[in-house]
Amino acid sequence: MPELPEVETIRRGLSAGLLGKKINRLEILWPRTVKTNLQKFAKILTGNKILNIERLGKLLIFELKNRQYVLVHLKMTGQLIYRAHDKCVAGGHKFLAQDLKTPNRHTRLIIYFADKSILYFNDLRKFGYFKLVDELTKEKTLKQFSLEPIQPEFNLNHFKKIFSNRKTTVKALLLNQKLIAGLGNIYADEACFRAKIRPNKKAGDLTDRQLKNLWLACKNILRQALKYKGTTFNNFVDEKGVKGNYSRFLRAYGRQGQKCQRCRQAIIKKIKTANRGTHYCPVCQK
DNA sequence: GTACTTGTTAAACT
DNA sequence: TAGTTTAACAAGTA
Repeated sequence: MPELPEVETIRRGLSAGLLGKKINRLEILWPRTVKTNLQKFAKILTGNKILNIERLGKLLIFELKNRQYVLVHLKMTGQLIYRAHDKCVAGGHKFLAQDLKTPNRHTRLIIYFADKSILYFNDLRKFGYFKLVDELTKEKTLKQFSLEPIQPEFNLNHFKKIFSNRKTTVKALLLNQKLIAGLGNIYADEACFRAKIRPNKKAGDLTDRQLKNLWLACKNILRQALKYKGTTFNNFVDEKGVKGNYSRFLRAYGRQGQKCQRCRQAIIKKIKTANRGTHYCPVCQK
């Protein structure tokens, strides 16, 4: 489940490898991955160059020549794996990190570059997508997102405004990309745990102190997770197929039934909030 | 066979 | 109208 730190880890990794690379050929194994007319998609991409890779929230933006952009969303299980040509042997070459075979049965799209390097898009659940858009559409799409907690403009005042008078739960609000960009189910639970706030509490009911704690928690969690190249819970891997290291810092997510590591008394509970599995400590979090 | 997992969005609801 | 909630999407695991 790639959230902001995971997607940014991938963006950095891919930038190092494929900026300026020319696309020679595409192989589309699962057509519904591409949300643009397939012929148009292939025509524009073939022979084109990757000029830049940006990110907003969990969305990746590949900039091509002539103000064309490819939006890539990994959703829950998308993986972007980049192989230099000497490591591109299919069938589990010994150089392949984590024994991640490419291509595999979940490979949906392959991009072959002129220098023989290859980008694989794997996606078990087929929710991820590639979409070719012009500059106007790209700008319009990006406008739907709000600030990310790691941006300097994401100050306490901005955060308070988002929460004031909201009737929905804290959890639902943290997951709403139009209000806060980049948090997903894992980091939303972790942020609530750090701030000692129950995820199913009404957002508008938080005190000033709680708001400040939650604001700090959001920023710190994402920064720390980024430092450790993300969390691998199910199948997140970076552009080389390497897993993230943040899992060992998780205090709430996936720890239901285990003792809370902060109060050392209560057992972490799992409930459903905003239609999502939600983990919290019934003693620490008020 | 059933329940459960998640990011986003369209549709339904208040 | 706007804010909020729910179901749907898909395929694998327990």
